[in-house]
Amino acid sequence: MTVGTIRPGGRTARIRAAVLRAAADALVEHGFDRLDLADVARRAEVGKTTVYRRWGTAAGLVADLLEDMAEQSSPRTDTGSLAEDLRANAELVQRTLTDPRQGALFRAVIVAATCDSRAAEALHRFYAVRIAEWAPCVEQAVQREEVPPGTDAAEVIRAVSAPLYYRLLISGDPVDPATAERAAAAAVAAARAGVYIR
Amino acid sequence: MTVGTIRPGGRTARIRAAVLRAAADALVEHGFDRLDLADVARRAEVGKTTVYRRWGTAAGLVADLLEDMAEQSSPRTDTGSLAEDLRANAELVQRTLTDPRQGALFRAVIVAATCDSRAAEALHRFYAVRIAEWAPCVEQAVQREEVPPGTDAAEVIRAVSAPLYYRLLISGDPVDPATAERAAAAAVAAARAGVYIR
DNA sequence: GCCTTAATGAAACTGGAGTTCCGTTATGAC
DNA sequence: GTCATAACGGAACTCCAGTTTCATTAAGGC
Repeated sequence: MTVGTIRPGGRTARIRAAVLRAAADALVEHGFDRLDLADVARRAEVGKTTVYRRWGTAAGLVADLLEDMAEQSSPRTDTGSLAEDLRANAELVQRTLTDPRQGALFRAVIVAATCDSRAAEALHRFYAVRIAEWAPCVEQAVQREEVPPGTDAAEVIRAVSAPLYYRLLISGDPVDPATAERAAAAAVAAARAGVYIR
Repeated sequence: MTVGTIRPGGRTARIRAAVLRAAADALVEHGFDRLDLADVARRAEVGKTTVYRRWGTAAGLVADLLEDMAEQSSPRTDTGSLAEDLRANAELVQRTLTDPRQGALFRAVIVAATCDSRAAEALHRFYAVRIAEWAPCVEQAVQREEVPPGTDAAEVIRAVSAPLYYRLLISGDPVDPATAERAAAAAVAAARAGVYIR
């Protein structure tokens, strides 16, 4: 139990990095439902016993991958205009979701999160970090009086992403740049109207 | 191949109904990733060979279940006010997603859709039907000049649901009535601002 | 009501995901 | 450098989801 915590040095860390990279590759190629831990072990050039012992299940492996992903932060923009900032955010999300590798990876981890509570918690932490990273855009817009005081910054950021994920996972409509632009514009319009006041 | 098309009468239809009901029950209890076709067969009091022969895989079974679900339509409201209609729609979706049975079922079929292309097509058809069912609310609002001419009705309906599904699947935040109300209000504000003009 | 055969179902079979066992490697405290 | 043991890895094993086989049931055309 809790393998890799007493001697986390050299080999253990190297194996974790190799396995997480291999897991991401496998998720991109086959998706979460066809994730084979023996295949991941082969790709990482590691014994499959090691993968089963340290991560237990496919969902456990994805949960760890998500914690690793949460640590790599991507910086937000700061254009001085809420509409421009949210548009940049929407375009970033749009490009991520339509990128062959990133898009497939995100779909896979979202599936994992709906199947396993630890993966779900890791996914929620991941998005909490991303949302918190972009929230200052809205807070600054409040101070510039672009949107009403008391506007829930996190809720505005969520509102930008929501239509893109809805198309990706639910309706199957294309996640194109026009959709991103509309999502950002809608969030700005609603925020200005005071919809997101706490 | 294509079993049940030459003699679709009595027994074949009865078995389909029993298996789909059993599949829904199993999906609610265990989720898509732990859906066992032998278990479904047992619940439906049907041979597991039959389930494997007619539906092949768990995803194929879900695809058929979704086609069955798409046929059962739920009527929209018509209050004479876009804000009220969209609010009713948001509350309907909110109640559906938080209902123990319906919520679990929807999560399961969404997962299935991200794992299998036939299930994905069935899910997209299902939502296309639901969205088309509610689009007249927006079209009538256009005629009442509540929102600008050329407003994309389907896109407004999608905008209402998107934040609810985003919370359910991505951020993990609660899908509560307040969120539903905000989602409807945001869609109205954005539509009035002309964001959804084609 | 009769007959052809579509469709079902019980039982035996198979393959591979996940586990167990135990010898080997290399971490990190001294 | 030395040593105790944390962590790894190959091989054999287990178990069950999914397949195959073939006898039984009943749909639907006449």
